[in-house]
Amino acid sequence: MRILTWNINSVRLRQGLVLDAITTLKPDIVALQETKSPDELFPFKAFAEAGFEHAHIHGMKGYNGVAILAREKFHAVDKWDRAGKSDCRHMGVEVQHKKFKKPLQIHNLYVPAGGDIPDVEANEKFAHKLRFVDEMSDFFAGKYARTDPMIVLGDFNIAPLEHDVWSHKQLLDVVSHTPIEVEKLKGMQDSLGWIDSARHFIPADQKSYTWWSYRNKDWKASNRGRRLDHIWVTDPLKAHLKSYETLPAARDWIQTSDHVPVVLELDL
DNA sequence: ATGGTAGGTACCCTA
Repeated sequence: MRILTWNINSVRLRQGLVLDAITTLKPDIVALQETKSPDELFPFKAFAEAGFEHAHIHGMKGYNGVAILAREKFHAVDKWDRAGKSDCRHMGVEVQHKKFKKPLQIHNLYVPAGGDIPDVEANEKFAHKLRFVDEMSDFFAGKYARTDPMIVLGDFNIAPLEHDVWSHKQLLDVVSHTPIEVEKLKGMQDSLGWIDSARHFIPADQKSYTWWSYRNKDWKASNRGRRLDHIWVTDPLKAHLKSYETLPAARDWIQTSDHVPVVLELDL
């Protein structure tokens, strides 16, 4: 089973690039963030024609939005409001698999970016981001057990480890890598003992990124990346982890996203 | 220290 996550920053503008990523990476399940499309305008027909006939979509006009597409039928569990807003940032589905008694839970998250100022007093968007992550910790701990087969993935907008950013020292005060965010994300990780699949395969002392800003003249030359996108799994899936890959080549595609596709393969 | 780019929408917001 191959599962892809990609913040595509407008699904209507970049539906062709999503199809290209599908062709290259051959996923069975696709999770998208920042679709920026109301549900009635979501281009699900294009995906159905590419073999992704099953969809759970949760979008709004202009901002945010998440979606899960799959080749096989699944059960759409829910879409949740988070941190006091109805802004389309969290959905869950479940997939039946013969290896597990309980269905495999897949949660797709688009954590708020949090604005520019890393101060909860001065910046309500930063406070909202921290509340959102805290709420996710409570949600997972309250609703599920560590023995449940689960995946949580998406754009978490936090790069937790030193080598998840191009310069740990220079980014300590930059929203996405501040100690308070890293601590909150650690809390979410502890909620169910989530395993960070990227770091299962890539040693912690090795740089690994999923995002490069649009504001760099030459993203590849400067290589000021951050690892903002994640795929975490619970313990029952640990023995089934097969490979992890990103597609940095997609960062050079014409009119592309500032995030790149991330794929986890499970031996399922 | 600053400003750089992108998308959606409606003349500004968010990232």
